[in-house]
Amino acid sequence: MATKRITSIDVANLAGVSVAAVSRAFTPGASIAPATKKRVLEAASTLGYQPNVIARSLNKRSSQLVGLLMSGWNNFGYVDVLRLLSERLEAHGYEVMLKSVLDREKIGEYVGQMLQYQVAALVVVSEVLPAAVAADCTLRGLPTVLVNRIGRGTGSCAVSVDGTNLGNSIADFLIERRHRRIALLRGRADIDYVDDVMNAIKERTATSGSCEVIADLDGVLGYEAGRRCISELFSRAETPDGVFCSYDHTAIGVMDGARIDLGLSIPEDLSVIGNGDRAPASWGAHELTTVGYPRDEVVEKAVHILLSRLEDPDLEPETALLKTDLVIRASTREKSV
Amino acid sequence: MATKRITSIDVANLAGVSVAAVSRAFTPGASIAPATKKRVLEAASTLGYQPNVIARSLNKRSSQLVGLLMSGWNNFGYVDVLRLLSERLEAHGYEVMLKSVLDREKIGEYVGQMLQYQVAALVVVSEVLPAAVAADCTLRGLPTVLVNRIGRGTGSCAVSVDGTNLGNSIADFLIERRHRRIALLRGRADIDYVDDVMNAIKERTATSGSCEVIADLDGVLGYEAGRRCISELFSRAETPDGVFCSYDHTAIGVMDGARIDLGLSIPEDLSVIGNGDRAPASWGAHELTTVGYPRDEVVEKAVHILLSRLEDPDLEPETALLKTDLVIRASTREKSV
DNA sequence: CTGTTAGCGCATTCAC
DNA sequence: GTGAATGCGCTAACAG
Repeated sequence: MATKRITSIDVANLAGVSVAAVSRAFTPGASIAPATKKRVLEAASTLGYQPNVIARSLNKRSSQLVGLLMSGWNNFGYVDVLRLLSERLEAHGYEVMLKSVLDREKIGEYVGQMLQYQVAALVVVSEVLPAAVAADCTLRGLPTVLVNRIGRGTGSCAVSVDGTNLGNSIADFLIERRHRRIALLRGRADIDYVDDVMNAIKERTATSGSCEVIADLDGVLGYEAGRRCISELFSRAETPDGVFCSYDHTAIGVMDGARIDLGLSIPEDLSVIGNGDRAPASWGAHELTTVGYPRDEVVEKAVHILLSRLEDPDLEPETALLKTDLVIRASTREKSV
Repeated sequence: MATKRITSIDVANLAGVSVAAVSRAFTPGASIAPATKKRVLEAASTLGYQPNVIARSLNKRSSQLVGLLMSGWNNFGYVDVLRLLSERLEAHGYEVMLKSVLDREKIGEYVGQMLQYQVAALVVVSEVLPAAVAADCTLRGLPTVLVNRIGRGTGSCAVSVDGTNLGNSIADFLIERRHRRIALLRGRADIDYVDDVMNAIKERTATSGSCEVIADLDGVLGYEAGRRCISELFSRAETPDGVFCSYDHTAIGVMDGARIDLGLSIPEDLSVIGNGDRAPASWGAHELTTVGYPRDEVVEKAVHILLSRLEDPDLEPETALLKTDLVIRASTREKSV
């Protein structure tokens, strides 16, 4: 037999007050005498009472739930983002409702389901909201923030990395170290900030006079793909002396392919740059030069954007592009000798 | 101005029926004429109506939320478990409410907060519920399943790996390949199934006559720790010829430490076995022999346990210990020559 | 500062 | 098979 659930009525009876008083005792900043508040709280704790958040949400027409739509689980260190996001949100008194994106076409449905739970806000990791869905969210006054995507033109708030700035840094780095033929390897072609990176590299090298991008391949994601790809690149007439990969694991595959399969020396014959600064990048076997991902700032910024819009729903959409730093290790040539 | 929210009343009016009919139209298996159901559904879709799950939860006194308490984010591939768990649960019509364990002492609080949301069930990843909390859950008839922990004596359901079986396999494998002095490296000392593994290795080697465990260290977790640790071990009088690490990254650190810092050959001088079969284990630079983690079966089993208890709350607690397989690569000696 | 009243949106009795 | 009434547990608006 399930123990009878205790409600505010029970607490009110025990404390000898009205249910409203109980409610007030649990509402921060409500006008209630310290004495009665104390009495209510004591009664509550002896009964083991906890307010029913569902009932509260019903008449407040809003919950303390934040919907978190997660994609790109395997890529990158986005799980860190997920963890940090959940931790920060909880610290601010919100709970997270997690949904995985299984089918990109169904993002509208996913959002709809979260809406049924009266979520107070929405975080979308590694995915862009379709324009119609984004518009619906703004209409409902639902604060929304994209993480790791920019979502240009959808009107969503976004937190991502400054791809153009990053691309310029990488290009300068490679040019300065006398590279001449660069290959660009990425997983998918349609990720906005990666586009920015790659375009910046292309433009900056093109104007250098000494260096150019000789290949820009997509569909290359992960160790195996990287390892296969570098062999393919070296079977062409024109071979690269520098490779930038959109993901560390790809870069490590490139390194192993170059060394093990092609017998090349890194960085003498080929410089390799990764992205993400995942754990293996720092390990002794590869010492990969890569791009750090500012997890903490990304999350901090995303949470900040959300909270400020929760307070003032009329704020304009905001896109924050964070700076990243190159972590220079041994997989790239020295500056000069 | 926020658009007026549409409720079952609006739909009822448009369809020319009562709110009860609307409710029935959205309740699977309710007694409603197909014709009226169709009319209601049409009205609902023209209005863009979706039932308010919060209101439903209130009078059903239960939501479709499953609380997911997550720990051990960084270790292992438990994020895969998280992803799969969320995907499977969603497939069965449940939503997941995610909470991170920041402070192990506060697990009771975390559970309490989830309870406020009337969660229908609880999943706890990489953590054990304190006995009092576990008892409270059974009292409330809240199905609970531990993942990656056994939680002996707490009465919770659990899905984990069969540590004793695994330990025996590892011991047999090492003995068969003529290892004599084994070192055991793990992160924390208090994880039940890792205890089982280590104990089994100790016992089995002890009775072999040819092989023994010469070190069992805890606090060794991750690449750096593993790399440091192997040097320390080789500064002792008695050095190991085989190492088992509770985590792949530790094992890779051991390999790099042995090769780079100590100039040893693997597997000639030292065999290394990891655990988890994380991506880097299969890469060319290490080719680590390791233990696969049956993510899919773990999740499948956990979800099954949950769903069956959601149907019949009176089922007895169940513990499922899954078998794991050794993935043999090049970091361990050949059988014989 | 406090109690009373009236819903939040829905699912469930019960009559019909 | 359907509609009218009732209440889930709580907060908000109102008097006092």
